[in-house]
Amino acid sequence: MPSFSAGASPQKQQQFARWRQLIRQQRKSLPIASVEKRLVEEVRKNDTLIIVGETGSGKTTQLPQFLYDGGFCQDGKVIGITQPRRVAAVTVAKRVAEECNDQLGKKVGYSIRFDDSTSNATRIKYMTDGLLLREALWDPLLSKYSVIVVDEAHERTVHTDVLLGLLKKVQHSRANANKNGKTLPDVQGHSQNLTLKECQGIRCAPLKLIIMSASLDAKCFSDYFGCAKAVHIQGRQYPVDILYTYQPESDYMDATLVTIFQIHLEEGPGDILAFLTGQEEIESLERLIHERARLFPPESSRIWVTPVYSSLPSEQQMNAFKPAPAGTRKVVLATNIAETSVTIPGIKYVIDPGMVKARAYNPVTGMESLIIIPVSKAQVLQRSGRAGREGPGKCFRLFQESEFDKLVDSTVPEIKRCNLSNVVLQLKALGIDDIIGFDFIEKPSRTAILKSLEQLILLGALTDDYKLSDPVGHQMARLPLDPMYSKALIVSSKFKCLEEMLIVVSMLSVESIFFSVREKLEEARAARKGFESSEGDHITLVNVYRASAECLEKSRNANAKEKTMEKALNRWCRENFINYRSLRHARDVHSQIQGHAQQMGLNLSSCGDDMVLFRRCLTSAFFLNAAMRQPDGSYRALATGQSVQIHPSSVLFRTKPDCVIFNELVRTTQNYVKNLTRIDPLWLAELAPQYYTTEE
DNA sequence: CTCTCCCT
Repeated sequence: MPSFSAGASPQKQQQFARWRQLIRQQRKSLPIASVEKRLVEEVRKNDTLIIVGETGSGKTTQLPQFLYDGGFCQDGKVIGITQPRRVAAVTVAKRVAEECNDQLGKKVGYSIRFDDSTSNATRIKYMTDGLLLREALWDPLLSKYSVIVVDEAHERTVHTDVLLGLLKKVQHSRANANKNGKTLPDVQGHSQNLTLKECQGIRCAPLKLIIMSASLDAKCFSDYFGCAKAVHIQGRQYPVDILYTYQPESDYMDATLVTIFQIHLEEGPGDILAFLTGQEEIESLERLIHERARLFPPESSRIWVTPVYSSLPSEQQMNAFKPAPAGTRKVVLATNIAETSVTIPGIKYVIDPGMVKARAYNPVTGMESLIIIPVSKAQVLQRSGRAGREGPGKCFRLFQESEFDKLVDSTVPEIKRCNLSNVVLQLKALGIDDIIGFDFIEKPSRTAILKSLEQLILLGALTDDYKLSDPVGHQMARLPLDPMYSKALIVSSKFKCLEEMLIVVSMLSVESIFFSVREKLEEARAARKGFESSEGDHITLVNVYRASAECLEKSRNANAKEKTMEKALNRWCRENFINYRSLRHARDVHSQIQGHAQQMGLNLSSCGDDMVLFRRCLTSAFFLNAAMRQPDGSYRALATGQSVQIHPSSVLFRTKPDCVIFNELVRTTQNYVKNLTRIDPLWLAELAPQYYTTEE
């Protein structure tokens, strides 16, 4: 936002007035603007309201302002709006602050992990749904909020689903409290050590809930909230022509390749966005496009391929956002990151092969897998919508129209496809004891819940009668980590190697630290050699982290400014084939977790060069994930008896030690274990006698 | 001989 001093020149003042005028016009032209009065009225009348609004309706930016103007922030109460993604929370908050002609962090602010722009004056607060869940641990009644808006609820992330269940409960607690009229003078002051259950009966204004969804099916939300009223707001999208194939396509990669060139040769100008399932498909299609493009005469118009997937370093992702040079058509090859997380400008043509790589979870074995499956109808609509953001577009679906009807309506909610240990631990910490009876919008399987309860008992977070243990369970619930990593920190304090373990769990908590594309595989491998430890991946990660810290230290000693230091780190990462974004993230996690560890009074000491001690500590923390080598060179996971292989990304891939502990067991092309350290099998019975006996 | 996507 441009800022102007009191003595701004008349010309600047005029510019500013024009800018304000433009913002007012834009706001007034949004589809939602015409129903402001009605919306505020509905919120006043109904405790829970479902708003179905298509993209471009303006609901995310406008509704909170309507509610603010409608008096929902009296008595210093806050309107909270949750988003599934960090970028959304930040960009929307910035936009709304601009529309309010106010500095970000005053009336309008955002709060996401590692980045909080709110102040006491903040009344409209955008945040991630995961962060609001964390806030509930400290303030179970969410007492500072008068309204909570859950945006993008149709995406049905785990966080959204758990939040909906929690909000429903909070709403009841606050309503009942008012009826009973029991009063505590200072709710916030008292609630810190209370659980949701204990908060019942404490006076607090009723909580207004608004669920916003882009899916046409509002019924499931309405049913869940006791036949809550649903209203529909029109969106603003350009028309998109949908084309299907006449025949089934057996090879969607080949079909995508053919379609790209068909568009390139026969259609007017405009960029192409093709949805593929993963890095490997994207890399190989990029090669195929270049090969085929070489067959065209040099004077024909060119193709510029830009890949986009999550683990691609940001600088390379940015290519997709740059305009193509004159006479060139940009072809963006993306994973489902381009469905929701990033909006690429200039797209007129979308190619949708109708497949996606998705996570699946088998609660019986506890095994996660990545499988390629057909997309849902909702995903197909979302993808084609990407062609109509800036003008009319075309979407080429690489399947027959009859196949569309066979697709499932919407993607299976994530809560039914993942390990629930963290969810269960959070709910327990909120005082919700009966997890199986908890009113989820969609219940995870009983087996999945039992499996996570069992795991939490083995980790010592729950007692044998399923109560949160004291202090370990409480400590674990407050740490923003996978429960097994939280346990590892607590254990390491006793082993006197918390310093090393802080690094390990930070590095394990982020996306892959190492980055390589197929063409530079050998270079990347050579770079990693310098960090490798023959003990395994954990100590290798510690080496990477310490080397990066050394690089920062060096530029700090040269009196470099913050920005220069980051630049040096970025360069160091490029030279060493380290993903800068992941490392940056790991450093943020590290400093946050270190703070928690200190608050918990954990003993911050280092094991120095005693790697045996550290490996014993890793064994003690990750004993549930141990595997023994079999005569045929494969491994057997001891907890489940599954046959697994060492993932090729591990430094132990060639070494094949007798016995390892690992952090991840994933099925892709095979059953793989990732992030390993070699251990002595005798340590298992010694350090985890509750789980292993010494018979063997 | 390999890693959809988010989040505390």
